[in-house]
Parts: sequence; C-alpha cells; structure tokens
Amino acid sequence: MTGFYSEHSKVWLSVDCIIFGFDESQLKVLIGRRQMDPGRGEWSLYGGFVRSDESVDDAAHRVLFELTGMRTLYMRQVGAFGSVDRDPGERVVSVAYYVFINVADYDDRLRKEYALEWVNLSDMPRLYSDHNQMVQEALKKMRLKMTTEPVAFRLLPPLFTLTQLQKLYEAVKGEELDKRNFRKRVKEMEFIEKTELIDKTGSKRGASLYRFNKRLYDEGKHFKL
Amino acid sequence: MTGFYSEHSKVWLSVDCIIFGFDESQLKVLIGRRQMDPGRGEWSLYGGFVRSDESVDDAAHRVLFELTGMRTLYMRQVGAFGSVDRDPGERVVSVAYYVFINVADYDDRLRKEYALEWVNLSDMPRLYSDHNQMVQEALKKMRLKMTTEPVAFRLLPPLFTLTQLQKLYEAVKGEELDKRNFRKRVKEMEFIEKTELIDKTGSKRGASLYRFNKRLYDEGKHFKL
DNA sequence: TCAAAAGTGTTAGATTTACACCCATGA
DNA sequence: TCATGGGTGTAAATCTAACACTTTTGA
Repeated sequence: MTGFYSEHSKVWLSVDCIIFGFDESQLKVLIGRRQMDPGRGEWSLYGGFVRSDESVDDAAHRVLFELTGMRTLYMRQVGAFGSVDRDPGERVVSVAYYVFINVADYDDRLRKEYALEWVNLSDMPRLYSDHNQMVQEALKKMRLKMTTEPVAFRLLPPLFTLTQLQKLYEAVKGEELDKRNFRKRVKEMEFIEKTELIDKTGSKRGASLYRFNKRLYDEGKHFKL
Repeated sequence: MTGFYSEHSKVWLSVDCIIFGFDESQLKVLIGRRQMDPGRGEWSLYGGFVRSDESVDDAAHRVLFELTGMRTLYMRQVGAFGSVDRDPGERVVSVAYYVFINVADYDDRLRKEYALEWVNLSDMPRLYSDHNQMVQEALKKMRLKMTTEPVAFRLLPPLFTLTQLQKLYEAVKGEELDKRNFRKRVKEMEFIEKTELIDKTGSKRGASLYRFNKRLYDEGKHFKL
C-alpha cells in the first residue's frame, strides 16, 4: 500500500461503554468480567474494536446493539483515553461513551448471557485498565447533561411518576431534593406532560404518570433541573 | 508479532489543535495552510500524528511545542472525530484539543515560519476535512469552561486590566456585559488580586493591573463569570 | 383505622439586573 | 480644557430555598 501516511505508526482503536441504568432509587452501571486476554476475568466495561469500515460512533452503536439488542440508545462521547500503557497487552487507544438505557427495556437474559451485572456507583469495584477513570469522567459529563438537557427520560420508562423522576435526580446529584420545589419546576416545563394514567404500583393512592413530549420541547422550551 | 489483538485492524491516529488567542477585543483561532497531501494548501488546524511511544495528550503537547515553543499551555480534549471518510486520503481518526495561549508570549516569527494566521471566529474560512466542526465543538466546551473555571488568565498576560478581562468575557459570551456588575463579581473573587501597578497604555488615566492568584483560588474559592 | 406515598403554596432571603455620574490624565 | 477610558453604589425585580399539612386507598 502506497498510502499518504505510511511513515507514521498506527494504533488499535477501541470503544468502551459506560452503560447507565436507574432502578428504584439507584444509579447503576453495567459491567462484566473481561472475556479475553490480557486481563481475562477482571471487572471491565463492555467494549470492542473499531473496524476499518465504520465510524467510531458506529462502532459504539454496534457494540451496544450486540449487547442489548437496542438500536437507538442515548449515547455521548466521554473522550479518548490514550496513555501508552493503558492496555497491558498492546498499544490501544480507546474512546469512551456513556449510554442511558431504560433498565426495563433490557432483556435480562442477554445480561445473563454476557454475565453482566448492574452495580451501584458506590459499590464500583476496581476495573480493568483505566476503566474506573472512564466511569468517573462519564459521571461528570452525564451529571452536567442531566441538569442541562432533557435526557433523564432515557433512563426511565416512557411513562413515569414525578417521584421516580425526583429519585433519579437525587441519585444523579447525590443529594435529597425538596419535593415541592422539584414539582414546581417540573410544572413550569410544559413538555413534561401529565397523562390521565395512574400508576398504582408504588402507592395505594396511585400517582399520575407523566411523559416527555419532544415536540413541545423542540418548540424552544428551556430545561433546568 | 503475535499480539493479542492481531485479528483487528489498526488506524492512524492524529491530534488537531484549536489554538485560541485573544487580542484587544476579539477571540481568534490560529490556522494555516495544510502542508501535505491530501488537501495541500487548504486552510486547516495544526495537527500531527500520534507516535507509538507517546500518549495522545503527549502528542498534542509535542505538536504544540513544535509550533509555539511553549510547554505549559492550557489544553483540554474536545473529543475524538472518527468518521470513516473524514480524511480524504486514508482512515485517520483524530483527537481534537483546544488550547489557550497568551498571544503576547507567542513568537510571531514562528507564526510566520509556519505561515499561520490568527483569524476571528466570525471570519473563519472553510477548513480541511471536519476541522470546522472541531472548532465549533471546541468553542462550546471552552465557553463552558471559561464561565465555570478560572482559565481566562491563560488567554491574557500575567497582569491584566479589568477592562481586558471584561472584553475577553464579552468576546466569549458574544454579548456586552455591564461594567459595574462585572466588576462587582470580580471583586468578590479575592483570588483576582489587584496589584499596585498601573497600565497606562490603554488610557490616559491608567488602569490598575490585576493578577490571578492560584494559591488563593485553591483554598476553595468559587468561580463564576 | 391507619400506614404510606401523593399532592399542594407561601414567605424570607439571596441573587441578579438595570442604570448614570465623577475622576484622572495627556494631548 | 476636553476627550477618553477608569472607576464606583443603589434599588427593583427575580429567583431560590425552606417549610407542613391534607388526600387517597389498600391492607
């Protein structure tokens, strides 16, 4: 091959996914035991190599589709991790992505098939290579996004109660929130629509179910939580 | 070589730098004419390939040192740009970094030697490959950083007037700011120290020079502008 | 009937914004 | 002496934070 850049060296490029889920009141990350050498058996994020015929973003989508069977996940880049020795085997640069999934949509058989576990942030074990650092940076970025753009709904079912939404924000911010102030702010955002439906699973009285109306949001509403 | 990952393909990895400078009242970016094929002669960010014995961050530092002779620039990652066809020649993934330099510290002979130009954001030409997109994303990130952390001082001389600082924030935010409110907020941040020195170049009366005191800042002060 | 979660407003304090004049100096 | 940029305070409006009781219903 007589390419333009042949005097320069190439690297392996991988993607690693920080998969966030929310369950009841805890923010969780999906991790598994590494299936290949080096590092076989260590706790690790799920990842894969970027192929020559796909963009880096596409590689992350492909890897996530393999894992979850889901195609339209909310996914954002955390950044490139490129220390020389970050991978004990070879020179591999990795681009980390964080992903939001609604845990209820995720087929638990797939989780078991890949031997993955949902772990609370507070219980995060030591992970392979620099994956703990990736998780920390992903957290920083997702916290900012969550308070700044209407993406929380990707971690919840299509219909959710305000208590669920509040619990999610409490988990993300790591602090308790005032119920009345929280609801006041939600009420100001018309794109968080109250439906006629009632959820009776969480209480005897039942709580109204809400949904996110993207069309209304796109009409130029402001988000802040 | 009997490596672990040999069945996967490798890519070229480069870094590209969005070099921000500030001059009087304009935020500028340093760009040049591309010196190699493909794309020779097109306006382009300055960049280089990542070597096998250096981290991606180190590659960016090296490239910047080549260009500016400066070693301790403020530099942050924008992200990885990885479309398959982003480079018309070969598969190259690039990690973009934005950088702040104090224009006065930058040897203008070096600028000329590399045939680089400071261009205002509003006059940005069409750049090689996806470099315009890199600039846009860098801007978004630097704006957030500037209003959130005390990094403005990297774009200014060690001693600066409040008018200079305000002009810089006006350029970054793209709006005029109220002088009294701006100064009130600066005064609340003790780590922006007034010195005894007076700058007479900008006015007849002369303006007090200020400096950023990192030690004071690290003692847990809050920044917001 | 009572336990458990849902739902609802007001007020004080803090923050933000708008706004106009005097000062010091060199030309 | 005057043109130029440097420097200063107050008041109204808005936003934020703290706070407690009533409702509904299944067990």
